[in-house]
Parts: sequence; C-alpha cells; structure tokens
Amino acid sequence: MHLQFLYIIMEYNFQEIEANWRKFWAENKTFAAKDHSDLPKYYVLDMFPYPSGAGLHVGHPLGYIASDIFARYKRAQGFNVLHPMGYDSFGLPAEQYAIQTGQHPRITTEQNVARYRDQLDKIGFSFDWDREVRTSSPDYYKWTQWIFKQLFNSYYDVTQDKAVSISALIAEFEAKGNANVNATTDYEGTFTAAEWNAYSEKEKEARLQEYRLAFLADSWVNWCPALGTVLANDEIVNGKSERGNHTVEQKLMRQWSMRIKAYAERLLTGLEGIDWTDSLKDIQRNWIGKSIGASVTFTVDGGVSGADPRVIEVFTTRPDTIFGVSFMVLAPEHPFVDEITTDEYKTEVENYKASASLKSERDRQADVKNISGQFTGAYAIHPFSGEKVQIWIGDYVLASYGTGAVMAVPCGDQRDWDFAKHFGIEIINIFEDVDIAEAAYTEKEGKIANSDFLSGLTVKKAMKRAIHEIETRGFGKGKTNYRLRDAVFSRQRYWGEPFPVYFKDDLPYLVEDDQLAITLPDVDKYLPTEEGEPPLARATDEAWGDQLQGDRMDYNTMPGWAGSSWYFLRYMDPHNENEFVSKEKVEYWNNVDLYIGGSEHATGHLLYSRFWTKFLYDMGYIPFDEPFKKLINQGMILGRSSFVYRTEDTNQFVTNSKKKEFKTTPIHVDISLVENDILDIEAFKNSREEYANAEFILEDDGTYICGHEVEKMSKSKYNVQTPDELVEKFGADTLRMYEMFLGPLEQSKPWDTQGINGVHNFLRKVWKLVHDRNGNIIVTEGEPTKDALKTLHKTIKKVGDDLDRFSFNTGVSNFMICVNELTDQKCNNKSIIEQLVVLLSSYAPHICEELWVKLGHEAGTVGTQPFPTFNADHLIEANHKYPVSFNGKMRFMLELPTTLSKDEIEKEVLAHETAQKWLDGNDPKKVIVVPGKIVNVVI
RNA sequence: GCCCGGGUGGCGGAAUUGGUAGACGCGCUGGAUUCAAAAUCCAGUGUCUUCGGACGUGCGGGUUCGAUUCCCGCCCCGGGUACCA
Repeated sequence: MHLQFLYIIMEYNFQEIEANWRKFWAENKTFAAKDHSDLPKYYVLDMFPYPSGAGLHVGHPLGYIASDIFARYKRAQGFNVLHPMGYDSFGLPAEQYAIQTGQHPRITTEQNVARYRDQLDKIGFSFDWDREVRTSSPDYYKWTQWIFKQLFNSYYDVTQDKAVSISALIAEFEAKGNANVNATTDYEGTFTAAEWNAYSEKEKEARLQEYRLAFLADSWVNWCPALGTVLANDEIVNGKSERGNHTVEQKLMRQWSMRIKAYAERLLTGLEGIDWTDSLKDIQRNWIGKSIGASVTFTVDGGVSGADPRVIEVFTTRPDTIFGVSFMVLAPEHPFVDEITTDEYKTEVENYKASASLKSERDRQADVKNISGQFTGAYAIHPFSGEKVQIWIGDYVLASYGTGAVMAVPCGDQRDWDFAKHFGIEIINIFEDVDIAEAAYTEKEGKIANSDFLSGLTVKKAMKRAIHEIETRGFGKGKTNYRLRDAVFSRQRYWGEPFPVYFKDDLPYLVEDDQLAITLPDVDKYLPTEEGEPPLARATDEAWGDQLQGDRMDYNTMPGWAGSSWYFLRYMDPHNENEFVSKEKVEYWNNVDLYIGGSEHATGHLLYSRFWTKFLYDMGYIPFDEPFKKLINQGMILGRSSFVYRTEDTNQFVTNSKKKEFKTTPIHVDISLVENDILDIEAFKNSREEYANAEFILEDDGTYICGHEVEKMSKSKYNVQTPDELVEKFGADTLRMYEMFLGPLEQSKPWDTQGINGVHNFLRKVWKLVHDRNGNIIVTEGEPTKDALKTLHKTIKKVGDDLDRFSFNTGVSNFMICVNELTDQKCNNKSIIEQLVVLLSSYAPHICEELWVKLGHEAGTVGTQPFPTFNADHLIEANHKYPVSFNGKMRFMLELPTTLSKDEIEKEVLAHETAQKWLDGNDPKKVIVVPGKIVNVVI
C-alpha cells in the first residue's frame, strides 16, 4: 500500500508540481509585461468576465486557454507580450442580490472576484495580474466618467468627418449662426448669430444638446417595469428582457444618449481593414443597415384647409422606379394622417388606427402575412407625372424607420404588389419585357420602360438619372439611410457608473475633472423611489457628501457597456492617476493584436468599443481607430446531461433500453452520480429524500443506464462541470490540453470527460521520456538519432503552423504523435527532449517548467526560450512510398528512391507484379506521376 | 424570406495547394500481467463480403487521370436578421 503510493508520486505528481510553479510565477512576476522594450509588442486580450455568483464552468476558460497558449507562443517568438485580465464588475445580478438581501453589491462583487481569481489561478494562466482592472473600482470609473465628459463636450463635424470640440461649434454659432454648419444633429432649423446670441442659457443648451455626442433627449425607451430600468435594444430578446424574461414596454423618458449614428459610415468601412470573421462583420453590417437611395417629396393634393399644402417625404432605395408609383402608404402613426383624411373616410381611418395601435410590435411581426390598410380619401401629386395617387395608411409601413411613409411601387416591391392586389389598386409596369402578373420584379437588372426620361435606361443608369432629376427639379435629394439608432446611455440602476453631472435650474452641468470620480453614494434600498426615480435619488445629502453640487446630482447610472468600451486601453497603464492612459504607453502597445471572446457581443460591446475608439482617435488621445485587429469567437462548450426515466405517478425508474415499455418522464440527474452512463444507484438514492425509496427496473446485467442529451450547461440541468474538480483530479496541464483537444476553437462542441484520460496519459508519457519508474532522470547526452531528429522537426513544423492558424486541437494531436514516436524509438536524448519541452511549454506550462529544471536549466526560464527552429534537412528522405492508383483507386504501395525521374517512376511502377495483375495484359491509356506524391494509372 | 456557418466511423474530430479518406484521442473487442480488480502493455476496430473484392465524406448531377476539397441544383442542422421602403 505504502509502496504503491510512492510509486504514483514518482510517476507524475502534477498536484505538487503545479502548486509549486503557480507559486513561483506569482512570486517572481514571471509574466509581467514591460512598458519599455526594444522588442516588438504583441497584445493578446480576452473578453473580461462578469464575476457571477455561479463561478466558472469548463466553458468559460476555453478562450482564455487558447489566448494563453498564443501569448506564450508569442513570447517564445521574441515578442514583448501584454496579456492582462480583469473584471467587468458592474452589472445587474449583484444588484438583484442586493435588492433581495440588502448586501451591498460591492461586497458581493468582491466575493465573486475572489472566487474567479482563485479558479483562474488554478489553470496556470500567464496573466500580468499587476494590471488587473475592475470597471466598478473608482480608480477605473473615474476615467469612464472622464470619457463621458469628452463626449458631452464634442459634436460630429461631417465636413471634417470627425468629432470636434463643442467650443468650436459655439464660436461658430456666435459668429455666423448655424448656416454653414455641417454636423450630425437632430436639429433641422436655422438661426443667425444674432438669434443665437439672444438665446437664454437654457435655449442655448437645448440647442447644443441636439449636437453633443453625449446628450439628453426625451426618447422612446424600452422600459422594463419589473427591473425598474431602461433596456438597450440588444438587451431585449423577443420582446422580453434578456435578464429575467420580463415584459418590456415603450415609454417616453428624458435619457442620456450617445450619437453613435454619427459614426455609422466609419463603423461600416472600418470593418474592411480588420481580421474578423465574415459572419461577425455581416452581423455588424446588418445592424448598421446602410441603404442608399433618395428622399423624395410628394405634395398632398388640394392641401389642408387653412394651412400650407402638406408635403410628404419618403425614402426610397429605388428612385429609378418612381414612374411605377401608383399609391402612397403612411404608417398609421404618421403625423399627417388626421389632417389629410377626408370627412368621408374619418371613421374608417380612426378604426384602423385604433386596431393598429392595439397590436404590439411583436403581433405586427407575427402577422406579416395578413395584409391590412385603409384609404384616407386624400391624394398626392406625383412630382414628375403630375398624376394623382391615392394615400393609404397601412401597418406594414413602420413609423420608426425612414420617414414613416413610402411611395408604393407595386411592380417592383413585393409588399407593395401584395397590397395593391389586395385592395385592387392599379399596378403600373415600368420594366421592359418583364411579366409582373404573378409577382413583383425585384431584381436590379434589365431596362426601365414607360417612364419618360428614364425609359430605355438600365436600372443602374436610371437610378443616377432619377436622383439627378429629383435634385435639379427640387423634389428631393440623394440620401443614405442607416438602421442604426442612437444608443440610450442611462440606466435607472444602482450598480453602475454615476454620471459626472449635476443639475441647476434643470440644466445639466459637468463636474470638474479634479473632482472625479463621482463615487456611488450609499442608499437605504437598491430600488426605485416611490415616485419612480432611480435608486440614486434615495441617497441623502450626507451620502453624497461634498460631491453634491447644484440643485441635485444626476440620478442615472451608465449602462454595462460604458466600462467595457475602453478597458483594453487601461491595461496599458492601469495605475495612472493623471490620464486614462499615457500617450507614450498607448503608442507603444497600440491596438489589440488578438482578441478572443464570444460572438454574442457582436452588436453590443464590439460595436460600442469601436465607436469609443474612433472618438478617442478623433480627439487625438490614441493613435488608432480600430480597437481589435484580429478577433476570434470561441464556440460554446455544451453540457452532456444525463437522464433517469420515472414511470408516471410512481417512484420507479426504468433503465434507458427498457423505457419504451413504460410511460415515463425523463428527469435530469446530476452528472456527478453517473459514470459512463451508468448510474450510481446508492448515490442517487442518497442525493434527495424523495429518491430514498426509489425502485429500479435495471438492464439485464443489473446496471441502470442513463439516457443523455447535449444541451447548454446550466445549474438547472445538473450538467455543469467546473474546472476545479478536473484540475484536482487530472491537473491544470491536462485540463488545458484537453479543452484544446476537443475540437476547433470556433466550433461549439459537447463536453465529455471520458476523453480526458487520453490527454492525461499523454502527459505521463512525456514524463516517462525523462524519468524511469523510480523517478530517476534517464536522459542521455550525445548525438540524437536521425529518426528522433525527423520526429522532432516534423513536430516543430506542424505545431508552429497549427499555432499560426489557431488550430490548437491539431497541435495537441501532433504532440501525441511526436511523443508516441519518441517512445517507440526509445529516445531519451537530451537535446531532443529539451526542444520538445520548450515546444510544449505553451500548452502545458507546469510540467514543462518542471522538466526544464530537471534537464539542468534555471527555474522559470522555459517560457523565455526561443521557439525551436525548424530545419527541413532532417525531413529529407532517400525513398518515398508511392500510393499507386488505377483509375483513381489506390491499389498498392511502392517504395522508390526520391531521385528517380517521372519516366523512371512510371517504368518501375508498370514493371511491378501487382501492377501487371491490375493491367491484366492491357496497355495503360495514360500514367500520371506526381513526384513525391502519387502515381495514377489510367486503363 | 434574406445573410452567414456547418453536415466525414459508435463518439470528439483529422485531411493546410484537387493527390493514400478516417490522423490523434475516446469507446469497444480480444490477449498479456494480476489471487482478483484498477492501472499498464500488446493486437484489432468505416460498412458489406462469396475473402477476389465492392461500397463509403447529407442527397442528385457535373468538371477532372484523380473530388471531403472546385461548379450547379436540392435536403437537413446551428447562428444572425427581418414588413428596413
């Protein structure tokens, strides 16, 4: 017994080895990144986690392991690597917990961070922990507030195509009014310098708010009564809140917003220069939703009694089809509807509006197939033909997109076609030689007909000509529309960044820089006030202390994406008290070379951080305008749930193969009670009181076999695998390699612990290359064999190539092949094993550090060894084994010298007896010889 | 509907430029070792087979001496998005 225990220790005592090296790395700050270095820099970043109470499961570290291997690889290649980690520590779960328990979210967050840190440390990451950031720390959010101030103090100058200080705009207003101003704004009117200078302070500020990049506006927001807060569009899934699945309604509120629309075009074109997957770029492109076309005005016939004639503006992507317009449709909510409706149609229109408003956005979408609408009795004048066209209202036109009105071209748009057919409206065909009897013609090809000056032109030319005519005749202008909306930036929550804003006479004023950070005041409860004010309104004057200014502080807090939009910059200079990042450091580290994280952030974090980066670039604070050069989305690791089958209304469980004989309900069973699908019946009985007296119908061999299913890992499915227990059982090196071995990084794949033994055995084999059974070092000095050199260099090449293309799974395979071959060769040669250890150290750092020392080197230096150099000479072979095919089917192998010419190879092959057999006396029609590859004989 | 991915043994997956399909690992089968079990080691493992071979990468076609790989048409799965004018 005692001997056996010793024997195991001698073999590969990963627990002791890993604990020692973790301590060594921490004490020696082995992975500290140097801010000043002659080496080229490389920045490897993970999306920092929100520290939730549930801790990490095996899916979380997948990306961290990949990025860590890559960071270590880059160090070996001679780069000065920045590889930091931190916490996105503001967020709703800690606040919800505070509401339930009264515990301050700061305490909850600190506890969770400690737990995360402990879990992360166990996996042996090479993070530079001295650079840790937490978005909820005042040292950090001081600068989030500072960036907000910069946004508040800026507007977007369209002519210069960049953000500019608002003081330049004020100077222009004072000197010349807004006549020459070309800025992104919601303001459409004009004023002179004299008018501006006569404005009251309140009026001036109201006007400026319409230009600022961070601004206050009454906006329709997604209000979630259950959470007592506003949600961003991407925090809503299918009309319900992403967190908690609560109902969301529309509400008009005074909110902070970010004028991200100003950056729509640059966010789009910037995608071209960065190495992200096509699918992710597509998601962002769709989200920004650029459409090119024209805005065209139609005048309402006869006007409105006692007022100027109403002019309806529409947006169209097909100005070339303008002669196909046979009616117009307004959204039921369009402001002109009541004015233009004739007395004759008043009742019908009112009824239609009422029924449309009852339908929620969701109902409308679900009801796409049903065509509905109502004629208003009014007509508009076609700008070119002068014909009268009917004006309808219909709920297929959305008030929130474009101008809330469309010019309907039934021959060229399927929805318009359906609408016209349904209501028997005329369909004008303006396409040459196209039949539109059955459906609209939506292709952008062919020629336009029946269209005055556009007739005979191709669609492409007609578009240009149409826009030209529209502009010269004053009916409108070429225009580009974006689906992207400005982002609401305030939340009625407690656990977020307070705004550096106070109000005086209801006007917002910024807190001075030297008074930042405005820290969170304590409150008695983490809920909205009785009057529906945010939780910060509960803070007493004492709680605010000397931070209190003006009539009151801003009671909102910033959304989750505020802190995460710039955190990658703070890692470069985490302790700087005077700047968010120093110029010198941001110029050295520059943007992120490799960013790894989930694709669920495609339209949130990844868009907002690009926006802020472009803004900070415009203001001259940073030298780049894209934050993440290369992005990899790691796939999800799915859980493998186990099921037992209970027969209905009993306490009797049926084994998997017999469950069909009964009426059963599948019940999730904790995966820790199951091994290789076999249920530990005693443990199951003990797991819950209700199972104590359970009865079982077993397999014929007396076991209970569980069913299984692959699904998302979650507590409620009892399929969560934590990394901790695996590190305990197999070691961090095994876990790291196994997670990589599961499959391609980007792919979703099921978690299955069965295979982990294979990887663990691999590491034991590595250990055995250096040790005998008693733990003695057995490496030999001297020249390595040719075979060993070939094995090593083949591996150097493959592992290096695999790393360069982020194929971590095949890298692990290649290590296994290498070690299998060296074991077969009985190779214990020191020079070979040393290089293997250096190569392997990025994947399995603990064991490699240990072996490196045992091979006689200084502790902690394996990571700084240069990546082994590949030498192709070792792979040169005298012979090549040719697969010989007949008509493309492989028939036999033939080993031939690599020096042979094509003709000589052909001769040798045809002379071979097996070839003669397949030829069966016939002459080959053709023989294809690819030297060094294959031979194919065609008969 | 539209836009992206993907479909290969019992399972996870490999095949990087059109050149031996199934590397590597798991699982399974048989054997060695053991009082026994675990662990370890060895051999086998795509399907069918009359043991010659035939078939085989979602389905149907095509290009090619040769196709998992390229082209055309379809089916299924995953993700994104949607009366976006």
